[in-house]
Amino acid sequence: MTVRDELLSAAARVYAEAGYRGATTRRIALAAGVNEITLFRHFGSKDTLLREALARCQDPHSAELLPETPSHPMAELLAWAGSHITDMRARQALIRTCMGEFAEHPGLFVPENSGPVRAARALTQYLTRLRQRGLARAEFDPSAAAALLIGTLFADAMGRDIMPDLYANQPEKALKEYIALFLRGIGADPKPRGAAR
Amino acid sequence: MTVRDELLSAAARVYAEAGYRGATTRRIALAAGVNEITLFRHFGSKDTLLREALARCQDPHSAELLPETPSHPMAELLAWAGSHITDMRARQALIRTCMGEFAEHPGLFVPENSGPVRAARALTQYLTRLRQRGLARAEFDPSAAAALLIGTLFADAMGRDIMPDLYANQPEKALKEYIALFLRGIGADPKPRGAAR
DNA sequence: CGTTCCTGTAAGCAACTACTTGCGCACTTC
DNA sequence: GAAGTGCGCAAGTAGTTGCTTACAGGAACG
Repeated sequence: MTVRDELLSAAARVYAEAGYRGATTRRIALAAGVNEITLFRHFGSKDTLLREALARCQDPHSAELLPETPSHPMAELLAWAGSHITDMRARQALIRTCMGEFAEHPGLFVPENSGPVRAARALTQYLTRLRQRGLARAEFDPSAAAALLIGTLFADAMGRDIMPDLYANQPEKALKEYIALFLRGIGADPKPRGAAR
Repeated sequence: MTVRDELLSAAARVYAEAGYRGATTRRIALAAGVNEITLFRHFGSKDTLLREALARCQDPHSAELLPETPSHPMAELLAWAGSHITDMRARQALIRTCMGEFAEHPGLFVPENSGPVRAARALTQYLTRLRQRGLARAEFDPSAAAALLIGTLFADAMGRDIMPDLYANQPEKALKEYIALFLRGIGADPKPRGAAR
């Protein structure tokens, strides 16, 4: 790993746990194991470094994909939502900090490409197909339903450790409950009668 | 309003939009319209002031209450969730900042008394009664269902302005959709057949 | 009138911030 | 062997931070 990459990853790490003001150039340089002057030689300013570091954090998403054509909603949604919520939990600190500082530093975080927004797009599409294929009620609004499920997963991932009272169930059990309630809500019976084909 | 109250409210305001590090004593004093020295005379330190200011922000909750005995779930939940989400939107900046800085300053924010946790407790109770009275399916888990609905409302209140793509519907329409999906999910038919009594 | 309480003003403290300049050392490339 | 490149080290800039000390004015109350 080059010094440059070391600095970028350290910047993201320190920013996630200390915020913009707390991510001082000294602290970032220390975390990267390089001299503070080297930081300025590579990026010129703290702002440039953080901008680049956070931009790099947004792309990689090895999350599970929803199938083009739905067939077993329960299994498909469980796997997808599970990988999605796991991903969010891993980025929890960064996401929380970005949210908290969005009003003050809007440019650092690009909501359009964020995990939740992309997930919601994929889910809306999936739900629309589900409806088209008659696997769900016709009356519900896919985008509102997507917002409901994504919001539930997001809040769980962000709030479970802070508010244990609110999240009494184990993570996996909670996820199953969410999906079951959700599928019932959109009129896709969680218990398939006989194998579809 | 006494100088002391002026300082407390200014502290909460400045903290909400600038965070702990950004809420400098000079800035708070300026916002309160008093001298910076007066701040120290009253509270001794920045930390004491912020702690007191944020503690005061947590109590007041004039939110609508859920009825002791459920009778019209759709109407009752709509009114309750509406007032709850409105309240959260009003405190959006403060909540976001608290969340973002919770890891760094845990003492400033007491999750047990926070709006969402109290709301979840009330909702869990309401749902349990709903089930007991046979107004909903017997198989769902009230606490998981409460986490689902609260999470949905929380994410909507926090994310709607940041991620307009995710929240395509108007706030009120979205809320109706959420509640309808939710009631279907727990097996409480959103369309009551004939007036209950 | 005198005392006490609350507030403002002036000045300053040490510590930390982002960022700069200048020098030297080790390595690679020609 | 010369030239460049990438990095660390020492020192220092001006500005901001939380917080302090010393002094003065004005209002309330005895």
